[in-house]
Amino acid sequence: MTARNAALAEAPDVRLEDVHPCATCGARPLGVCADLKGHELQNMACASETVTAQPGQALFHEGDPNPYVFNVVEGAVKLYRLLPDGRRQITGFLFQGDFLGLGGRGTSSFTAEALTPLSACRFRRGDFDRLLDALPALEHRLVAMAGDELMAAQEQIVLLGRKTARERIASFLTRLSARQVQLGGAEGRVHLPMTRLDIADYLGLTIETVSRVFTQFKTSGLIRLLPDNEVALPDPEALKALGDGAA
Amino acid sequence: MTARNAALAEAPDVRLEDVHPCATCGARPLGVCADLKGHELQNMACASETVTAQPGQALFHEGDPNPYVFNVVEGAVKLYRLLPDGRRQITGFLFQGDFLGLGGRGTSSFTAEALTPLSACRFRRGDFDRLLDALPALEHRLVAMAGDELMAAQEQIVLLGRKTARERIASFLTRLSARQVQLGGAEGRVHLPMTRLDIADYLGLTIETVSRVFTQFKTSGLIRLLPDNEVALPDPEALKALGDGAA
DNA sequence: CGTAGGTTTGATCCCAGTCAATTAGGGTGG
DNA sequence: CCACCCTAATTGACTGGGATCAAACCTACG
Repeated sequence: MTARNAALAEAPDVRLEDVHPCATCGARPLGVCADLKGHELQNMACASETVTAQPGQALFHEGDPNPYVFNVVEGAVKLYRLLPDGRRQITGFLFQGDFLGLGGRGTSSFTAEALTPLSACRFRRGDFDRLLDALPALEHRLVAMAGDELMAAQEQIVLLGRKTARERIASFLTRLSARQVQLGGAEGRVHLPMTRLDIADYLGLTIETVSRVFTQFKTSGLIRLLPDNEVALPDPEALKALGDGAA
Repeated sequence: MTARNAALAEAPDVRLEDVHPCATCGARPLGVCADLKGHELQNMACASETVTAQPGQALFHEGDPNPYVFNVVEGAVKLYRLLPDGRRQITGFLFQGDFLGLGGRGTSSFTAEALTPLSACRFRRGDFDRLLDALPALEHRLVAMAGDELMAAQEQIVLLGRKTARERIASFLTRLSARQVQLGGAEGRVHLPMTRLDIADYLGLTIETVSRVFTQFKTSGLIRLLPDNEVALPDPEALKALGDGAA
């Protein structure tokens, strides 16, 4: 805010994009909007609104009509599907910069629920489609992000189809750590914004198994459990090797 | 060739797209090129070449440099990753119209291997990127297809994370049947172009479990095994309900 | 404090995996 | 046409990793 006022005072010919919320958005270099020029960003911002949610609150539910797409600005989200008898599979965790809304144009096939206090950029699908038409750079970026998501989904399919409980948790910690490093976190340390149950439902395990493997890893010195849901990773290479199935 | 010559003879003002191989391509209404106009299709065809492969032959291997993207014209492909100790996970089966090459621009993260005699349309990545730039309809279609793939991947994640062996196989047969109906196959009947081992490695099971469940289903009248790897589905609704986890 | 989630630990069970043997199917050559 | 072979598929006996059931233990918050 101070910077904004200073800019206005010092430069009467200030461009609008300099004072737009996008200018200070921490998610911009990571989001769909990463490659947009100033005036393109403005087009896009006009079609967007900021939404927030508290932990446990859903952005939308499985089966709901699905008129929006989102880009996560701050916080974390879990996506999950339920089977009729209550079994739950978390299909992904989203963090700063992640896009939500590819596919499933009719009704939503999963629930999106905030893990932490959340802030996200929301667009009506129709508006977003018009943006894609008008801004080739946006669509290019979306294709690239879709490719990355597809790769991540394949990785998860391998994990769920063929890895042991220990390998799954090692992979999980390695990937989460890498993601947090990318977002500016410290190396050799991970924060877990989700519960053991969330981890279990993401990795196709039970909460008891997750807990037991954490204990094993702690005992063997692969991890240390710190307060505040922090985990220290004293030997990231060993953890990665284990997660990759290198016996 | 005969048709082509006839067309040339009868219509001196024939448009080039009428004689192009795309004109008779069975995969066109399903592929990335589905929404292209005649002259756009020509642009695209210029950058493409047709490749073929025999069953068991790989289009590329996991770890290889990955300079091409493909669109399946005819036949079936399996995609798989190997863990260091030989465990295999098939991450997908591709059929007529399916696109191959989103994501993984550097080295390929999986092997793509023909299940049947295969014909595919191949583009250099650089050429394809230029096409995406020049043909917005192509990129739109690619985004839509990427969304569909992502939904399918999520479905598979739920299957692998939370479904029983019986549910996995019921889902598999239901999905494969739906796909074959879409490609013009008969309802209530599925052709299995892959082996039991392929099915097992796709569903995160063993070959023995797959075989046992097939036997169970056969005994309970849910399926009938016919010659030539055909399976009759006398009660598709029951099979679908089982696959959806409706106990 | 007291209560309620969330987590850890223990005892036991079971679904699918492993190991092993048999059968069916598809192609080849005599 | 059939005997042979090789691979794929089936079936059986047994095992085991992770699930289930149950209880104790934190830890945050009123």
